[in-house]
Amino acid sequence: MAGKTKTKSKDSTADKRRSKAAIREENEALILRAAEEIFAEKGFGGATTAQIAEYANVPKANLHYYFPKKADLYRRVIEDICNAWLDARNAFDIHDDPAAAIGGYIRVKMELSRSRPHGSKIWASEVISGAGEVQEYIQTAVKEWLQDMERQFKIWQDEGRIAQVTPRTFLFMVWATTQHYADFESQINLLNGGEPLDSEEYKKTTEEVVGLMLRSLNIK
Amino acid sequence: MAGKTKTKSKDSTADKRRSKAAIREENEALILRAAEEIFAEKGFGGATTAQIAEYANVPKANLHYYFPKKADLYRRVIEDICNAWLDARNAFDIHDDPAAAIGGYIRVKMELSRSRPHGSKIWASEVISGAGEVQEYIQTAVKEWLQDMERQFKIWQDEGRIAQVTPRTFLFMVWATTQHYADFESQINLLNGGEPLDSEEYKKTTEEVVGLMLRSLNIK
DNA sequence: GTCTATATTTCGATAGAC
DNA sequence: GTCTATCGAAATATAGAC
Repeated sequence: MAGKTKTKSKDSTADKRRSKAAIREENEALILRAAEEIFAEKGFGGATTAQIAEYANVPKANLHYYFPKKADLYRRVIEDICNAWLDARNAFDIHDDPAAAIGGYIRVKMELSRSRPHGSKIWASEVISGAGEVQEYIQTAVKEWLQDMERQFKIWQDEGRIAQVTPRTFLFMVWATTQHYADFESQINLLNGGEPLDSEEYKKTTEEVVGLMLRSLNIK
Repeated sequence: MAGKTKTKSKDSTADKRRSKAAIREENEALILRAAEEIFAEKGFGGATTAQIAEYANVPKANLHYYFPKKADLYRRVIEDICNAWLDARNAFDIHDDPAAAIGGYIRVKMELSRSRPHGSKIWASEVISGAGEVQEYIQTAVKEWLQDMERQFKIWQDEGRIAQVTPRTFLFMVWATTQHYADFESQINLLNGGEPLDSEEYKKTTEEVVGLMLRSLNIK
């Protein structure tokens, strides 16, 4: 817990005393994790630094010591999310077979919605609010990835392996559907009698989504 | 513009002087329209009454005269949105043919995303934030509609007219995809070179979405 | 680095003249 | 019903002792 360690500088036992850099890294991580959750739930405007500090078990003043401005903290959270998403991208390039490539990508996206729902929610909030902070990322990384995908789809279409649809329309459907399981979590739970899907149900749902998507492209 | 009309009570020309009730209705509508847009962009916490008042061309004090609490205003906006969504529901019950029924519903949802994107965005923000204000609506109206749909899907499935998939998984896909075109408008525009889809492109996209969805159920 | 106390700003809400 | 001026609460941010 940040602020509880009173390590005097005289205590020179090397492995007991953490360097300032290590302390900083540790506390920043603590705050970032809390911030991701609070920002996801309340949005940038709705979240307060006091809430985030409390959730992270850090005095409010310390939060401002590490992240002077609330907006700084928010940007760092966004940055981390973008980095996590860059990984999911790569789940595509491995296979030449459309069923394996597309199915694999959908499974990765579904897994990401399960493991990092907060990231997806913050992304959605950002885009709903006009995409101010993620604009550049969309115009570069996302756009390039989309164009790569469109080229690959064109090849598959020319080979007659998938249906003739605007790739973008299909990919938007994939994004929308997979992220729905993160962003609309609370709605899904309410419709499921208040209970979240257990991992068995989620796995089954994932395979159904894959099945629907592949069939929509006439694969198999 | 509210507040600019200085109609003296002496001016008794009946058709020139609007009744207080009419004035109220008019100004409430003005404020509600502005509120829907600002809340959609900023969320409840991020929006300020000052912004809404300015956007509605109404002094801030007047906004609080019509809607004493910010939360009152928000609830009224949510209420209006729910009412609009209740209409879309009914686009299903008309046809016995699954292609016509489902296709028609998707077209209505896509049209709603086009005509009332703010409503969809506010709904999404609410659900992302834990669905506090829409919880009851989800548990009653939405749930009942979903269950009706599941019964209808079961019939079609028993008749062998659509694929054997959990109807809920399919319907979530429909919601996610159609609402994506409202909620992720700014992302879609950025990926489209900064330009929104024109009505021709949107119409084409709608038909592609319908095609993908129906094919995913093995219809046609 | 930590943390109490406080400064500063912003925002929701109201008083009171017209 | 309208609107200027303002209050009071809440939130961001900092000062300064430890």
